[in-house]
Amino acid sequence: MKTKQLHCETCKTRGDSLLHFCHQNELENLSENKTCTTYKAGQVIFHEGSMPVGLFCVNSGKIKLHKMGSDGKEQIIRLVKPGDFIGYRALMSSSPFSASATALEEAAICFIPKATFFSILKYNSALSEGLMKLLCANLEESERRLTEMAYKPVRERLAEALIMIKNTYEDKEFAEPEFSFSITREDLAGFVGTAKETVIRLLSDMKKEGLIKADGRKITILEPEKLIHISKMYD
Amino acid sequence: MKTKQLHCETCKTRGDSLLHFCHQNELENLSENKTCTTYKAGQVIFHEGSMPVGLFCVNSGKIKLHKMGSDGKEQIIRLVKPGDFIGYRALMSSSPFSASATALEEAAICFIPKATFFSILKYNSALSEGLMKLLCANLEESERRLTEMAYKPVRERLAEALIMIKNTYEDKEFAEPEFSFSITREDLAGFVGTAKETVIRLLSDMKKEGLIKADGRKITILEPEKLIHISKMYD
DNA sequence: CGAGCGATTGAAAAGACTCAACCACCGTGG
DNA sequence: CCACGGTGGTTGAGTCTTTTCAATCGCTCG
Repeated sequence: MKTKQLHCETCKTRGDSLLHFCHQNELENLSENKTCTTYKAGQVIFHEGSMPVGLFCVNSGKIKLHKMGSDGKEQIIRLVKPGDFIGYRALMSSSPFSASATALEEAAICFIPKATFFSILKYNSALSEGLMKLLCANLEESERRLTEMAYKPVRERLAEALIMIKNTYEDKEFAEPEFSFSITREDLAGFVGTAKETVIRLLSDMKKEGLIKADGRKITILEPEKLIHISKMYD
Repeated sequence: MKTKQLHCETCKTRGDSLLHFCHQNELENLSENKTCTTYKAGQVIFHEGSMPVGLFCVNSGKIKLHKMGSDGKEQIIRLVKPGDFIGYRALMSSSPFSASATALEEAAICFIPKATFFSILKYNSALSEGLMKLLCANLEESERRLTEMAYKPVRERLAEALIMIKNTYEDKEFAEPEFSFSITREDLAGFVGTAKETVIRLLSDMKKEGLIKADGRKITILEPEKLIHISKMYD
């Protein structure tokens, strides 16, 4: 759904995003040419396999990037938060989206047409460098997860997933003593790369061990340090 | 071991590599500043965790990029062939190597110091764009493999690995009717993300089915189409 | 109220891993 | 020349993790 126009110049997520490499006039250019849309939970922003005609900047809401495995099971590639861009991989390589993007909750997202973005990128080498670094960071993380997927048991991957969710979505400025979030068991399984029943069983173990609280969809992380230890993240 | 200086201007792998974006004077600059080294099979080109001081261009030989899992098992991230660059991810993001590079057979590799490379990159936007696209392609592949690692059984992943090796190393100009290559069962297992015994058993199944020939280290692909079908690569 | 979705649990089965033993090959040094 | 050690390959047995299937439950929404 088309929504009221948001302004990059005053967007509070800009500090975290690629756009902090942009100058005032570039931001104005963006604001004039972009379109802002709100998506409801479950709505698809773009589909795996279709061609990009621009890229997206998330103003608010949580998004999942996910791929379909050949057996119909879904793998969540990355979780996305306000300030993040999505769709740049496909745009930069002029290839189809290799994953779909779906809103996990109501989200406001700005669409920047290809031409507008490239016209800025052409003269802004800091932005280009930032984009390159972003791709590098994505690649490093993806290769790390690839390795872990191969050798870590599900319990370790689940612990890591919980920590990754905390790192992604926790409010750094007003950090609560305990971090909570909502996610379906199915999505969590898709993120970890396992079956939803397995997630349920392992979560209930972790609950018994006092590592987390789980109340329906809402999961609270009680012992982040222990989860990090279980995940063997820094071995 | 330091070896005789190779010349980028006349390097036959250049057409396939990032360096086809470079002009004559840039190539001369590279040739003057790079150092060429030969590595024996098993020798390490760089180590996971150390800092890059430049990047590498493979002149000849096969290389593996591999990461250590937390339980000590090795995951092969990518197989590298002549003309390919390695080490650019770490260099571009000024972060430690996230994987090691090891020669699978005798290899000649040129080292380009950071300063030389960046001095060229700064004024060559085509090279910069090529590098960005390369990162995009790496990312897409890594995310695809991540998804497959999560859901595909080992037999499918093994079939896919064999096809990927063929696609990487087969000589396109003088393609033999049957493609053969040498790799240890251990490395193959590291590529697929499984135990070496499992690879052995599945290879011997595939041999019985007439999909491949296997004579010690040497594997010959007899039925690439059937392997592609087994791998469910294009589902 | 009934449909539907998500969560939960149990039981059975399958896939893959580990462990252990053994073999084959190769190069070395006595 | 041959015994030796090392590396890589092979095989079998047992085990364990994880998946799959099936049934049940609770909740929300039309």
